[in-house]
Amino acid sequence: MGQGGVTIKDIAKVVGKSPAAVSKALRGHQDIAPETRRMIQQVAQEMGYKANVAARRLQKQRTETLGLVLPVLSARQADPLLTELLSGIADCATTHGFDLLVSTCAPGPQEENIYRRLADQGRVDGFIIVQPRRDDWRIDFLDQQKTPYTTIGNTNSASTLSSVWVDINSGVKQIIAHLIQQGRQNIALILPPPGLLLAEAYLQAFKAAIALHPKIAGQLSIETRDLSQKEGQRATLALLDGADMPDAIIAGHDLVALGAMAAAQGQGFEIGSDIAMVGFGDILLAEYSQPPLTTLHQPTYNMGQQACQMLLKIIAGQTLPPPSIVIEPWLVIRQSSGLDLWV
Amino acid sequence: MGQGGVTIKDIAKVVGKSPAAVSKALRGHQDIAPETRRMIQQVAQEMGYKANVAARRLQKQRTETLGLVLPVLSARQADPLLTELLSGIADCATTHGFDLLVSTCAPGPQEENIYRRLADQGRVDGFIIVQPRRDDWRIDFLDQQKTPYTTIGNTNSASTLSSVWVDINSGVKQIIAHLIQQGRQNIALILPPPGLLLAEAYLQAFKAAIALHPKIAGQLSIETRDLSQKEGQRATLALLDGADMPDAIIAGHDLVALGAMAAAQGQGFEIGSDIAMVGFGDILLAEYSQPPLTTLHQPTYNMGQQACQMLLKIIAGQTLPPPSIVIEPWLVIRQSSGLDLWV
DNA sequence: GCAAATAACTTAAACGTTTAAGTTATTTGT
DNA sequence: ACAAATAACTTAAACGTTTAAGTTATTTGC
Repeated sequence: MGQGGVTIKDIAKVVGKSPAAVSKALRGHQDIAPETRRMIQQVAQEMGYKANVAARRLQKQRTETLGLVLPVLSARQADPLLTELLSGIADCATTHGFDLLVSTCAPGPQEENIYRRLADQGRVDGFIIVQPRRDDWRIDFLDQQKTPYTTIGNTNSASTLSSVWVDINSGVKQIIAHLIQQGRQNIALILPPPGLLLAEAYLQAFKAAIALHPKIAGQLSIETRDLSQKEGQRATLALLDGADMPDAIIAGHDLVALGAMAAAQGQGFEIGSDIAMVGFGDILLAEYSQPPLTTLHQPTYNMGQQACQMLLKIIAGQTLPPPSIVIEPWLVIRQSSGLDLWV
Repeated sequence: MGQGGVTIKDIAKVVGKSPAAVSKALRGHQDIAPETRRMIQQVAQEMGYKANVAARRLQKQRTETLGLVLPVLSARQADPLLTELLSGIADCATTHGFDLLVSTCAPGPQEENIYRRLADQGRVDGFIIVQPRRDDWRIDFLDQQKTPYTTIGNTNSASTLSSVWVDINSGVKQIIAHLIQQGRQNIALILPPPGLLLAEAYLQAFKAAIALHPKIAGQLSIETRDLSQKEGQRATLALLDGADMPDAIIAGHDLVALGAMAAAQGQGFEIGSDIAMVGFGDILLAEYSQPPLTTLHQPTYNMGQQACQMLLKIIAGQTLPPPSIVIEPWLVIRQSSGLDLWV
């Protein structure tokens, strides 16, 4: 606390005007003579005036604060993509004078308390929802409370006013085209947990892309319980165990892919030659894995910014943003899918 | 917002008491008859009353909000330890009814605006400072503003009321003992950036630990510019290039160690036999690297919680917490330091 | 039986802004 | 020259709590 901060009244006394005049001058109202305004602003500056946000919020019935509840499964399981999103959102919020309230919570009943606390008690003006889920109660809840929100990731809810999501269809098409070009014949898919809508998008995109290439096998798919290396390992061991072993594996997340690589390597397979591996997200680690991971790049930081901007527009209630922004991902080809064979 | 929320006045009208009585009843003041209190609480519940936090904050001159500015160098460069800390802090804050305001900013002049904004304008009651630095202006600033704070990581400032930090001395001693036991003779150190106090602690601990073993060489040390894989790579290439090549490398962060492993492997060295590698932090990825990384484990989540608790105590102004909590790290031995040679 | 203490409230001010609705004094239009 | 318009303010209420300082009515102490 600035401790016993300077208030508008103090300034009013000093300049010999009413508090209302000071308030207006400080926010550049045209109701105040230019010279008066300048004078007041200067005095405020000299006195070290800082607006009390609690008072402003009470009066304006606006918090200028956004809420972000990060879906972390366990504290140690850190998703670099979420961190990058957080950066994008936080920076955008700061730029626009908004604060960002962050909580972490595993998906589940606990979550509801957090959302209620933030929404009901007027702690935030709106939310950014990440990793939209099938039958997402968060969306129903916020709809019902009439609390603005934006989602990062596609939703199937008609009520969602705005969202930012990557074109999974296009991405998977790029992956499949690349793998086929590398001579891969039997492509397997490690899906995100079925609770995430991303899983649906992935599976559909995969089926559609495979259907275009009749000679390619693509029946194998397996779900994970979360987006972790451990699950990537588990899924991969299951895939490699089967009768018709895939010669390429697409994972729904880079961390899953890293786990998958570790598992395959543990079984004595050479990644890139024996089996190709492709991830999703292009986290920084993908570049430093052994071998470096081929993956679908998404401009995560940017997506966070865009989602934040859309939410701010909804809150401001001015022009409604476009209902959704679709991001085109691009494939970053590295050794895990056999780049060195061609260089 | 709950939109046109129920206020204390509304409840007062319904129950036929004064707003003051309702306020007291809701917070369990003993100034109110037990039956009245119960009745008021029930009515409040039925009417769906939610306290307006802006009003409460204005009145109490307290925000019940903590500030955390994450030092991210670039958005893509995500430190899993910071994420884990965030979880610990956020969960602790939520448990105690506090909100957590998060910003991200690269260390530098920009940072000051953020701190000023949060502290001056009364957006937060206190801060958690991570990665304390040499001549840390953040600490000077908060001291001067009389804003409470807690640091995670040791500081050399006498004014710091409380901090949580790991005993680097003990940790490095454990590492050195282990490496010597593995027959390592020439141990090199990759230091965190010199701006971080952690770097000093590391270097001192290293010198002290090496001094105990006269036959062991430990003159090599090199600084990084940040805690990234890339810098680990760069530093390692420099170390391997020299005349007396080390047979063990200790890195100041697991990410740095992962980069170091990649670099050494790229030069054709076998990690664990040709050269031992040890990291710091025990991020989840350390377990999944090839080979798995020996590293110093610190209870990061817990440290976040403890720091948060201390800060809350300082803010509450009750009993002052102990000036600092020292955490004992422990060595997790994996293949990167040659575990398999002994199994 | 009467003063003093207590229980259970109420009143009113305060926290620091913002803003709708006045109030002057000056300028403009004719 | 006089009404109407405008510029530059001021007043006062409001946002929703909390709390110090009253105010009763009842209980306690002696």
